[in-house]
Amino acid sequence: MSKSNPCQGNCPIARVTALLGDGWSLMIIREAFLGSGKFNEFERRLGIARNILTNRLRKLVGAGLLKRRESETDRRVVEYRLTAAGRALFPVLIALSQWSEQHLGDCSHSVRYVERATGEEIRPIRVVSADGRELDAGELVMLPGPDADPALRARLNAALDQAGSEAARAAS
Amino acid sequence: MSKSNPCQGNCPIARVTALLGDGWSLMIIREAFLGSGKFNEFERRLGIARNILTNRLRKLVGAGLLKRRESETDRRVVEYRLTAAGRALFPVLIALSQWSEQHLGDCSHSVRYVERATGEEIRPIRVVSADGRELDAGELVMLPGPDADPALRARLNAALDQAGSEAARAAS
DNA sequence: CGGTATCCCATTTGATACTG
DNA sequence: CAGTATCAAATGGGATACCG
Repeated sequence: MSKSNPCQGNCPIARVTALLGDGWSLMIIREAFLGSGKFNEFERRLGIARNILTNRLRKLVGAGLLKRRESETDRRVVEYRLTAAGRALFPVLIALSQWSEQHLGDCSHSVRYVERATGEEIRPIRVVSADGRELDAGELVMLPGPDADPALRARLNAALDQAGSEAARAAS
Repeated sequence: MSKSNPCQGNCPIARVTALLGDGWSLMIIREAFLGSGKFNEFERRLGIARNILTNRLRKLVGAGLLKRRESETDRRVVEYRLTAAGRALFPVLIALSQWSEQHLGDCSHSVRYVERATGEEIRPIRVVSADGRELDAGELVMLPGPDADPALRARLNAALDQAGSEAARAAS
């Protein structure tokens, strides 16, 4: 990745990309959700090289997404378990998964997402407005926040204008 | 990334990771949401090398997330715009962004996500059960689908048992 | 079992110069 | 402006051997 990325520091997408955007980290998180916990489980099921796995597990533990725990009885037995922060990635995984299934074509994933207590299937992830109404991605927009710097503010406004004129063109 | 990944083929997370998990693609999508459209805009604002940018733009256009359009008047002017599939990544970006802000620490992002029509701030992204109730990640679980292969089924059941016994331990 | 160390090759990346 | 071409450097990845 880039070193001198001007937006790297303060953009949350950039941050999470730096942490999880390496092609393996997200897969490891997903594996943890699917029940893996041991080094060899991750290795076998992902087909990842051992040195890379070591590296990624360390990174994820360091970032607080996994916790490493060795058994007291047998110190050779180690388990990597999702922390609360790691489990909080569930909506991200669902959003990615649903987008993937809709736009990357059918795939026989065979995993259902259900509520533990009731066993009911969960609905597609939603982005809701303040009044709870479901929103389409097309209705959503990024706006400059109160402390946005002028340059970002100008860009967002320009993007908004452009989208607006496009919508007008489409309507006419 | 790995070549012989056993779950690579049919896991939606693996697919989307293969497409967007390279550290730049998601940043480019985000830039497009922020209003960038020209090659040089992406280059300057992301600080990405030109050849890498060329490569990624091609990949994203090929995957149908961006569309490339050259102006009729001046063929040197090219614009990359999000397609419907690209815009459909908005929930993913929001989920990532919200997770990042909550778990990767404070950052002065200064971008608000609002509903275009009303200007209202959108609420945190939600995963809802069939009856519309909001769910916490801890309540969610992956279960084998009807066509899951036996191995995956066994893993998911094991993960479920383990989570169950953990919950019981935590409750006692 | 859960790593670490090492070697080696393939791919990716970044920088820069060049082109239509 | 929007790329291509080229090259050096870094990183990633596979295989294997070794260790507590």
